[in-house]
Amino acid sequence: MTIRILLADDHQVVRHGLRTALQREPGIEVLAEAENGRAAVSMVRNLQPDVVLMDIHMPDLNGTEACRQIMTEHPKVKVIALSMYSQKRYVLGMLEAGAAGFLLKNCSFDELVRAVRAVVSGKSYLSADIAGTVIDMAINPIKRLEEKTAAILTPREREVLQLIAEGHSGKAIADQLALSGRTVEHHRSQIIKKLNLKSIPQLTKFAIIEGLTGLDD
Amino acid sequence: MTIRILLADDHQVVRHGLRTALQREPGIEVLAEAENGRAAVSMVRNLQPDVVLMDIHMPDLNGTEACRQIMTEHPKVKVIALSMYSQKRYVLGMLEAGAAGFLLKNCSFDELVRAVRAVVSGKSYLSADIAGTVIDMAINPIKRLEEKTAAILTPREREVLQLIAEGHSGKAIADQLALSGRTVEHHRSQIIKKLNLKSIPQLTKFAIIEGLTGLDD
DNA sequence: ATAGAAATAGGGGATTTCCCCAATGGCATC
DNA sequence: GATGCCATTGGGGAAATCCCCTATTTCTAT
Repeated sequence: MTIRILLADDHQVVRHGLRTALQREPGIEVLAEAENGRAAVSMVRNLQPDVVLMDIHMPDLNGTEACRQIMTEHPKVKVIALSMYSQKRYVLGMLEAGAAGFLLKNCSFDELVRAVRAVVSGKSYLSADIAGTVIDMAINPIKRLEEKTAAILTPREREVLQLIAEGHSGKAIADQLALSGRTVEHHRSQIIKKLNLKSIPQLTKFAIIEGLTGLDD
Repeated sequence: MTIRILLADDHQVVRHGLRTALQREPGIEVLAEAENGRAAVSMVRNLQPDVVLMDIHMPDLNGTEACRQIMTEHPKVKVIALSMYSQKRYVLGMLEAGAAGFLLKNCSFDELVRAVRAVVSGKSYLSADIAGTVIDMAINPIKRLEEKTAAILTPREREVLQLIAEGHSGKAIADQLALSGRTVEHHRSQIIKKLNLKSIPQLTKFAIIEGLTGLDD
């Protein structure tokens, strides 16, 4: 039975390379590629892959939020996070969002394949470097709580927060999410109220700290 | 005559993917992979590749420095920068270091191959997105120098920029600097125009990169 | 079953920001 | 010393955002 994979990464050459390499593996098929989280969510709906290889840093809708949405709609789909960083908040966010695996991008290709086969057979898979972080968090649940203090926002709010911090206007966000401008405004003010912020620059910094957006345009 | 390539990128899966994909191209051979700039420099010495595909962000010795050293020792080797970011300072740094090409990681694989063949035949190759930046710098050689230190802004503008990025409203800035609100607004729009930004979040990120403000409030 | 939270959307009015244009004063080059 | 560049200071009007409300639906938890 072939394992059907969806690739989600914002870098075309990375996707192409992964696809080429994965397709040489027996029993693995790459169904499609998504260049952001939103595309990934809708592709999962249409294609019903077995596994999603999900980069965390993506424009529009990041990997964590995308994972959360996918797991809500399709609990059987296995998401493997593929990140450059092993920071606690990324790992924690992804695992809470329901990811079955977490790999660093500097893992070997063999390890990636192992991870894919592991999650398909119902197991979880963590990069060795990640395992330590996870154990650490399991041992110190106090830190875990603190980590979450920053996560009082609802999924929708975080989604809007990311778009704001990426520089999109209220109108553009409304169009993209198919909402009325009013709703977007409401989310914006909720975010600012909840986080006790006073300006868009502060909101932007928060989003950067939370890894919802980067310093690059 | 086969084109002999060295891959330099700190992410193993990315290297593996690129290698697999490139090796399917006729006339292209991947000699080796380097996981940081220092390894790349020594591998160039030993293997004498025709082309180095060089990521900019690498531990130990970054792509720009590695490129500089390679060009000093082996002027005939062609280096193609492969970066996630199109920020002016990266582009400028790489081109000054002697890179023959600059690609963004979200370029297509076809474009990557085109770039490889172009530099081998003595031409330069720039991603479309990069070309604009380079032309811009070529046209304004005055700005070019200042761009490196990011000092195209007047002192007053930098002052205002910092205050904006710290989250102060136009009115608050006007009060603090004893100006009319209009003047502050004008400075803001000048800043945004000069830096070719499109939003306050982007302006905030620029200020952070420039060290004008921190991520902590 | 009911209470609460999340997501959706709107009204109205104050405030802020955006974009084109104008006046002053300094400082250099010619 | 005239010319011109440009930093700094402003204005007016259009657009967007912010802030005070209310309201419906859905989902979850008690």
